[in-house]
Amino acid sequence: MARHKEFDRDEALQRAMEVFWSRGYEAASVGELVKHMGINRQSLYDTFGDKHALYLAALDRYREVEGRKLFEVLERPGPVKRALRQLFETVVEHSLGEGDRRGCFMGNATSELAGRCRATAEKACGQMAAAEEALYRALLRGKREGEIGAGRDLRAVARFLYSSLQGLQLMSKATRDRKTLEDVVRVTLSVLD
Amino acid sequence: MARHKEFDRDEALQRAMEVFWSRGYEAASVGELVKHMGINRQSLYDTFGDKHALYLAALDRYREVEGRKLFEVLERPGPVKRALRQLFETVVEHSLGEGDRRGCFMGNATSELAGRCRATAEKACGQMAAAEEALYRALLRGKREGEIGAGRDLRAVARFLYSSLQGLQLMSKATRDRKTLEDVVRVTLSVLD
DNA sequence: ATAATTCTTGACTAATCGTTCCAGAAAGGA
DNA sequence: TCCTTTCTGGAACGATTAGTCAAGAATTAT
Repeated sequence: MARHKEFDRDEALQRAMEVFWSRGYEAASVGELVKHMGINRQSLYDTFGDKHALYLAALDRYREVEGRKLFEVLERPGPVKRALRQLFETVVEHSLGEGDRRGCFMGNATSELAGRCRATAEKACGQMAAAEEALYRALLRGKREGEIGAGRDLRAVARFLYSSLQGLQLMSKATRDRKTLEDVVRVTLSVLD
Repeated sequence: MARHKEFDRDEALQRAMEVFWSRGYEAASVGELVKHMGINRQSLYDTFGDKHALYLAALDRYREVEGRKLFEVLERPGPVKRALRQLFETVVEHSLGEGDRRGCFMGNATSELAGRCRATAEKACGQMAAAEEALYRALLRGKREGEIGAGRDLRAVARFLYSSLQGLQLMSKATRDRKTLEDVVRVTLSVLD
């Protein structure tokens, strides 16, 4: 009956995510998106609706792909404190790398749009809850294995860690001073002792 | 010889700051700025140059006025820990207020522009250094007065506190759940014990 | 082959963007 | 009063924006 799609939807979405990630919502033009996605302008509108819907889809993809990638270190066996240190150091190393400092896409979206776009705020809340949960599970395991003291409010600590991760990524957009970022990480992780 | 300016430059700049603060750089149009500033379009260009220069001037004003306002609690006599708690709780209360959640203007600027605008990154660095210094002075006083243990790297703690403040303000853009924000504050301040 | 469907292409809206220009009103000093 | 300067308002600039339309090429199933 009909012709098939000639491009891979997920791949195009991934490319769109990269544009939104490094440019933000407002500054990313549809022309730019079309170019980087490697698809036709019309295909973009046919497949994703409009710019805003594409942005929300990109946020979903970020959470599913990049979020999972970042937090999976917490699922691996071994000391939880070490895993958390690795998580934070991954962020630092990535920030100090040669690429452009685009921070956390979800954090950027929160900063730019969450205050005036309900859908974005909900995505940000969802990501926050998922990350909090991943951190909480890791902390629970640490408690169970005697690595973390029993008297702690682990829910609060998980929320704190997510907030710190966001603060760190924001700071890494302003400075490339390794010492500064490592100071932040060191003190942050000291709450686990 | 000539006519006087009929508007107050600082007042107009304050208004411009408010627009940029709640809308961001890209989403704030010159028309919107003109309207809220209460001055003529031409006067805006005559007085501030262009939109980007106005934005940078607004960042300067934010640091001088709002930054000073927020951190002055640290200069007041009394226990340093209590002052720090007040600082963080001010942020939480402000976030939970009825107004729109615009977060920290400097944080927003960092997130939106620091990655691709050198001038913005420098302003963000400057603000960061100033805040770090204010926090560091407070911590030093706490140490001198025996409130804070002697073995701590206070420079690192000051950096950590600024990062946490930014993380907190970002989270407050996504959620209005008081418990979540207070969890973050409580754990953050626990590093001082 | 034929018909149905989709992809591709580029031109095309209508609106908005930041910015500039211009003419007239207002206000100060001489 | 007269000259100079600035403020004001609106019109206009060219560029860019998000989004649409239409026509032809390509690919499928019948």
